[in-house]
Amino acid sequence: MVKGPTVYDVAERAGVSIATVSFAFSQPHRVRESTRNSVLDAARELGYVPSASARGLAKGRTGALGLFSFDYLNLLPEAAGDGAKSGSEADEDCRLFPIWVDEVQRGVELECFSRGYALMIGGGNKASGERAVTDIAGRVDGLIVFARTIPAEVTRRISARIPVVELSDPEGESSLHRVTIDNASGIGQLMEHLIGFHRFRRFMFVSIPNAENEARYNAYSAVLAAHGLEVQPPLESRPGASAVTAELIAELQDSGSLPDCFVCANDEEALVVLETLKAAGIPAPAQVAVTGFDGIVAGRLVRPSLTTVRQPMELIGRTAVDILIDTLTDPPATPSHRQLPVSLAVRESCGCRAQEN
Amino acid sequence: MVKGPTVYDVAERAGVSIATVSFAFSQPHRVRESTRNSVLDAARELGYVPSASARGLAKGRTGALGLFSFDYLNLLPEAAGDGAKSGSEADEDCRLFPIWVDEVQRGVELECFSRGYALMIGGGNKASGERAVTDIAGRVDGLIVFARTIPAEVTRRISARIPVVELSDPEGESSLHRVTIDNASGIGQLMEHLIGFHRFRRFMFVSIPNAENEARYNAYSAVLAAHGLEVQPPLESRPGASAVTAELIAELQDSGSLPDCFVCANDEEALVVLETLKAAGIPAPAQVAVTGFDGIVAGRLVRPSLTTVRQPMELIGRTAVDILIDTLTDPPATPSHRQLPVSLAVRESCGCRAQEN
DNA sequence: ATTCTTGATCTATGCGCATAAGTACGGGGG
DNA sequence: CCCCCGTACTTATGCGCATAGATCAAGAAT
Repeated sequence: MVKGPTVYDVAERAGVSIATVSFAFSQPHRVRESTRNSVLDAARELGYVPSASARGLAKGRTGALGLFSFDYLNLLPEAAGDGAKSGSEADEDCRLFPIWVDEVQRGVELECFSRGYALMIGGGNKASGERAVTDIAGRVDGLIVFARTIPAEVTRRISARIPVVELSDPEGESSLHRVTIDNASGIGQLMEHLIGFHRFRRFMFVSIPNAENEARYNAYSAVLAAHGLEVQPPLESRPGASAVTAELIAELQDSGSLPDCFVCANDEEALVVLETLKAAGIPAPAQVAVTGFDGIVAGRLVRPSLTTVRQPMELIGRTAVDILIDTLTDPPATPSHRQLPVSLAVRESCGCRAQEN
Repeated sequence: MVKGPTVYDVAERAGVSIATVSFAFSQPHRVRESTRNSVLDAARELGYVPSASARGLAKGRTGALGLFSFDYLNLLPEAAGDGAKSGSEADEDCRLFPIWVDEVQRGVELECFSRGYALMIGGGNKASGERAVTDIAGRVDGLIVFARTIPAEVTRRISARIPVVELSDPEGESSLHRVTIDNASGIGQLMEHLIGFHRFRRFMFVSIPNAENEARYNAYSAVLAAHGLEVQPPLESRPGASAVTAELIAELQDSGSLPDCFVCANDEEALVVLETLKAAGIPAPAQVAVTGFDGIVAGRLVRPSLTTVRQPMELIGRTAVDILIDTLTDPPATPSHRQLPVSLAVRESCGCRAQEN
């Protein structure tokens, strides 16, 4: 706390110049072994800890990558979902299961560490505004952001300075690097199972509107059209407002127009639908099947377990880091876009017996 | 990527000096509004992103806190545990449930963000050595480390430069700030329940040896002694080697000396014991009860659900951050040590019916 | 009218490190 | 014996920002 020792102190103690101290650490081969040892000894004795700020300033690189997460506090209410909390222990406000963001973050962490980069994590919310983002951006050599969490104008500005990877937005800003998943293929596999194996004919898509979900809806529509099946507009649920979903489903039931299967744009919505159906006394999957998309952990623990399309979440994080490091090493002419494959996870909620888990 | 604009560029464009640019951002009141606006406009037009390295160097503070986690890769095999993976989906190597470290980290993240600090996360393993730690240490204003993950000599050195909080080591280096939990009270509550309510008499403590577990064992011994019950040396399980535990338990069974209850030093061990008992055909808790310590998520999802002592994990993380920020604001004369309370979570594995979950 | 005050801005400097360019030295080849 | 060259260091400089202290203008006070 009392102002740590610097290269100057170490140099003086070792009886060499600061350049030699610097070399001793960063380019050992340029210093005779005896000299290097005396420098390292001096450093140890003094408790020298190099300043990353100074190093970053001098080198123009920080050696750290950044991940900008939106403030959990704001996401919690919707993210935790009904199924993720257990009643009496809900007081400890931890997430029972990792959600999408957590698993991706984990991939980012693992890849950063194994590649020798530090990871700077920033959080923000609507209030903290873009300050929070640029703050992180100013600290790192490359930044990973989740789609739709910060204004395009801001990411564009940042990407003029450091490489930015946007995660999972099929229609993202084209100046950014992107990691996306193959929504079309995932929906294709899923629908193939539902139509081909289960012989479902009447479907209802459930989603809140955003680019990702829209891509899924479009793929869904295309498959239905190809099979000559009727395409209805999506049932628009609202995040955190399961009551709305409940009402919509009640209407469907009253009018006798329940589908064979609810195809939900993501697992969280699917869990809400399952919950709602249970509450309404509609047996799932016996009367109505339900599917999700993402592959969050909660989906495999709920009963009936959720048939879904699984994203390689950890890989998404790892890939983002890989793109950044590649870019830093050897800047590509054009932003990279890596689309990762997804896989169908057939579980119970489509009407199949549990095959796994 | 092409070398971002600096204060000099902004100053030139706005027709002011760099000092004014700096003031416009950091001390708005010192700059006339019209000037400030023209500076901010210029900054926006140029896509100016302040360099945290330069700022950190100039101010002597980085505005970031650090958390040093050991490389997950090395912890995974033991940490994930048998119960945390589901067979056929084990290929995706994510953690099904957050473990202790995750929940603490989450607390650290939340507190950092809400207090306006960025969080630098570092990872390392035995191989990367102390370089990884000092690397992080050089980047931040304060550091949080998990007990027993890095050599005391290193933390001591670092703590000469920035405040360091060590998490949960009852016998930690006294020059460091510490956040610990009340092991004695937790064990006390637990044993009170087991002895007073369940009337168990013959106990067996299960643990791998470390300071934390020893503190728990000591508390356990004290309670038994106070009740005039026999105290046996702990059953030493080995991390990751559930076969060893199985063997030890088999021996106990053969010799007819199974206890009324296995008191495990932590939840992970308790899960292994439960698993082992199940495999051996010994009904738990009917014949032998089992308890854990920590309160990890997996413990409440397993059947029988695990009776345990719950640590306030998120709070531990938050408290560590709080200590650091306090210390930075107003350095205390002596390292702070905050001991947090724990609470008994009575579930099924002690023989009680499910009261919750 | 002159001096003091206050606010707004600028000039100059240093933070701690990396590194280009320079210096000193010693040995081998001519 | 001199020159060249490689090795092992050192000197000098700049990275981008914050900030103390200087400057300057425009009232306010005398």
